[in-house]
Amino acid sequence: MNDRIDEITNNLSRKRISESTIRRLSLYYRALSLLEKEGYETVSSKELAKREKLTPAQVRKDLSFFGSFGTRGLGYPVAELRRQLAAILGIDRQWQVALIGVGNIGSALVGYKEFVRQGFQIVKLFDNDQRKIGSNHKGIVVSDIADLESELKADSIEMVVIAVPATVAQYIVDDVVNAGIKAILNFAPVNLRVPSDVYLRNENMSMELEYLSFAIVNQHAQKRVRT
Amino acid sequence: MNDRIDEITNNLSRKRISESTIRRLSLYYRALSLLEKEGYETVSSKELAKREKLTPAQVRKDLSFFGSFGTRGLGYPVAELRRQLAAILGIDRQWQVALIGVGNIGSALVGYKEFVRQGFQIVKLFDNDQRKIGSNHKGIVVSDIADLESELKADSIEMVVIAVPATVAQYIVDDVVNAGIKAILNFAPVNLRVPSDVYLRNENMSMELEYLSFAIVNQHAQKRVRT
DNA sequence: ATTATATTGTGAACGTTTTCACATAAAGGT
DNA sequence: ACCTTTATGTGAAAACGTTCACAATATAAT
Repeated sequence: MNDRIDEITNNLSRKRISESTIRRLSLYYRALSLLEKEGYETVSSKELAKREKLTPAQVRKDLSFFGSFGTRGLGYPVAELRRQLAAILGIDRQWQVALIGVGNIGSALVGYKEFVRQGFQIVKLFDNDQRKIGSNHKGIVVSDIADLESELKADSIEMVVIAVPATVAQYIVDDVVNAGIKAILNFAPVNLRVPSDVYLRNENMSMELEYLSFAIVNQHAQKRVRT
Repeated sequence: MNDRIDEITNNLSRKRISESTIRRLSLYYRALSLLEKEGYETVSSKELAKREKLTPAQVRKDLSFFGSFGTRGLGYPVAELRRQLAAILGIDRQWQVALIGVGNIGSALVGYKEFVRQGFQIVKLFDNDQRKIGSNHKGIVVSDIADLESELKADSIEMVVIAVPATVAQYIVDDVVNAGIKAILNFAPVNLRVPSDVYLRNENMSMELEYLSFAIVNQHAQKRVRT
């Protein structure tokens, strides 16, 4: 019964999974959720690839890193593969997320349904602005950032989203790291230093517009890309 | 006097610039802006690499695709290189951007300062909600999405940001494409179809949280990555 | 002038990721 | 039972991206 789990563990510990593969896993997961809703029981690598603008070989290779989920001649079982991917991505559970910085971007993220849909629940808000502290955003009362460390620990938060101005982001991150958080998503347009056991991802929205701008200005230069 | 421009053009038309290189150009640009503010006249590939967590060789190779900007023994002229990169990225000008969908994410983006700082000005808002149409967001009156085509053309908009629900995103994109727009940044968590001459980038914020979740759940598996 | 030091620009080596191509195997039709 | 079709899983090849290593060249010190 635990063969699959062993297999996954084995594969994971032996092979190196690339960042691109993991990102595509998210895409597959999303596509499978949709396919399941549409009533499909199985799906081929060809169809999955088409929906996410990839190649069938890529899909098969990506999945093969984690096990053999398909049936030759038939394809992959939609519901089952979705479940498997959820487990692999670690989104077969709820994650308690704290959000720091209830400004422009911050407030938008509080109500971002896609987070909830994937199991990420923002359960705590922090800000340093006295006018915001104590106020209520979608049912969550904003805490004083001065209480960051104690409150993060008290609520056993595992992930933090940072949406503060670039100038103060490093100080905030240092506090977050001190509170023992190991996973941070940063929206501030600045490069943050974290110890090597802390996972940090940066979300830089204007970078994407810059890419578009480059593409327009240099029509000829780069390849069409699958975003 | 136009040697540099010719050189850039030549390099661009001959070589293939990878997506990663372009994304790093954005990082260099940001780092250079900061260095300039800090008063530096020159910067070495070593220092630039350190600031963006890359290798000096990477920095030099990336820049070398576009020309020879540095001086051996000295490094790169900060202000000059910043200007050059702005020109390469196409952000040495203002871009008129329209934003469709004044919901959660949409409203946040209207006031997102980093966009403005890089030359992207949101000058038009659209929504289909009667309660929102006509209302004012940061000085911009929300237009009816029914007038999309005519209004986009009238205001010579060149880029569009889509922040509508996933279920309607494809219809909106079709309209946007019909209006002649060639560059689209999509925040809806769905894969959109566009003709091959339209540049489309997707911003998927929960994908980043999923990556963090994967990283925590599979500590051992993937390499530390530079986000 | 000469030498030491710093640092670029780049071809070649290396490593990683993607794609190819095919053996394998399940399902369905005859 | 056999053949045809469909489609996976995966080594091997190809393509791509990164790093190495060093010649070239500028500056600074003596």
